[in-house]
Amino acid sequence: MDRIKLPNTPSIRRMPTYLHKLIKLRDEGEVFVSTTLVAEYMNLDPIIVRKDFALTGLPGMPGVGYKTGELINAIRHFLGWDRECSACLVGGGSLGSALLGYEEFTDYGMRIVALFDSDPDKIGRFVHGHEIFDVRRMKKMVRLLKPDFAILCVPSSCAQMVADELVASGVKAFWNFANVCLQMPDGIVVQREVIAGGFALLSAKMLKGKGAAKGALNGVADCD
Amino acid sequence: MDRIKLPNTPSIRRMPTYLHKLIKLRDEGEVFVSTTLVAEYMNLDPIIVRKDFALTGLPGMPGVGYKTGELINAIRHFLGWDRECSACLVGGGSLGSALLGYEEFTDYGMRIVALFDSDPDKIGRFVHGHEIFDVRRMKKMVRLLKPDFAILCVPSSCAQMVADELVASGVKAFWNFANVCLQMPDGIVVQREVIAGGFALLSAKMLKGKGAAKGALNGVADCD
DNA sequence: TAGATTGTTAATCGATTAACAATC
DNA sequence: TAGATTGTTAATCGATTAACAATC
Repeated sequence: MDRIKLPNTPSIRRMPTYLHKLIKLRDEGEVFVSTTLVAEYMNLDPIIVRKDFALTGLPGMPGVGYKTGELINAIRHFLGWDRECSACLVGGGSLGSALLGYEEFTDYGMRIVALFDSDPDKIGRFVHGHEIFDVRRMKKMVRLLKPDFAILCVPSSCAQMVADELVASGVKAFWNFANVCLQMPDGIVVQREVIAGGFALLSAKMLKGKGAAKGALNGVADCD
Repeated sequence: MDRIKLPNTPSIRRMPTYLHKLIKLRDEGEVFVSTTLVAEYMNLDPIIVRKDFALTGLPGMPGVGYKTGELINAIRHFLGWDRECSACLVGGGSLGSALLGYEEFTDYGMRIVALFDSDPDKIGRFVHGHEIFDVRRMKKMVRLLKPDFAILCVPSSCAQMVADELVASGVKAFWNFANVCLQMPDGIVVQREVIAGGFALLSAKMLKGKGAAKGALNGVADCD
């Protein structure tokens, strides 16, 4: 019931984008990188980037920037992505497949160690090199494999049930893509992805855009 | 280059979750709903929910709550989801399929009017009832269909190119799932989804969890 | 009336932004 | 030295939280 809150949430959300861009820059031979450059790419104020980089504890070089390679490592360490971490994925539908095909996760130290589904047509098939196991084998396999967390890509109607089963099997953290808020005991970590949340923001931006166009006639820059 | 910022971003992000839960409650016959109930479900402070509901302009009834149906409509209106809105989707891979299969979007007034891909194996096939068209027909079709926005589910390496083409065809807004920050002219709305951002938060929560466990021995509830 | 809930106003907290000295 | 950038400290802004009167 305790609502522990995580500090620097916006900064943490930005980290993977920094990381991805930095890796690309490093691969292109950039030994140094400045917050100016990164900020321009992400359309952020440079000081935001500087503060975010400061969170990793890595000092930069005034007048020059940061050593690209060191910064990459610092961000990885900050996120705990410098250690291997294992996950099991429940739900082999298109969203599950998309996540399995997302190659960046390997860079982030995440390894999917088991994939489950309840659909007899899917069981035994392979998705991106991962065999789909019968969800009825989940409890036993999870107890054995002890994944660090579980990814839920199941229909919302059975997400709670699946999560309960996984908790009973020792899973302590969830990345939940189902459209429900899981009711979990204390100490269980849940990160829920609300795909429609992004659409809501897009819609609000579009509404605001239309409003601004009207407002512009009156010289009003912002509306809301 | 103007960095217009959207107010109430966190509230807007929560709206679809409220909406989904409220629709469920209404379908179960709940005529009234209180912020207490919704807050408990989402593990939020009730006052957060109250403030969010207030944004829609709908008054509640002290001692009772809100009329479920009216609240649903108010949220829909607040987000602009009470009007039909059309989109084209580029990229018929597993992520694109997942989005096409996401039934809630229909409730939100969003209609996908065209689906494009460059893969000859995919062109002509159907995904969730939508035919995949050759991306080479995109420009002409988009000019004709005039979708309100485009959804990008293409590899990051070609996202910028596809977006540029769409802008040239009159598209004014993007929901970008590719792992790049699009460089767009002023007046173009972009909402980027960073799937790894959620994973970063999950990782940070797990790290904090471990830290707290250690800290707990010293009676320290929070760490960092 | 008692209990529950809304709505409003003020207080707190944390993230963003500004300013500027220090450094390469 | 001049230009660019970092790092730090303070100011601002906005979201969350607290307190409580008003209402059903």
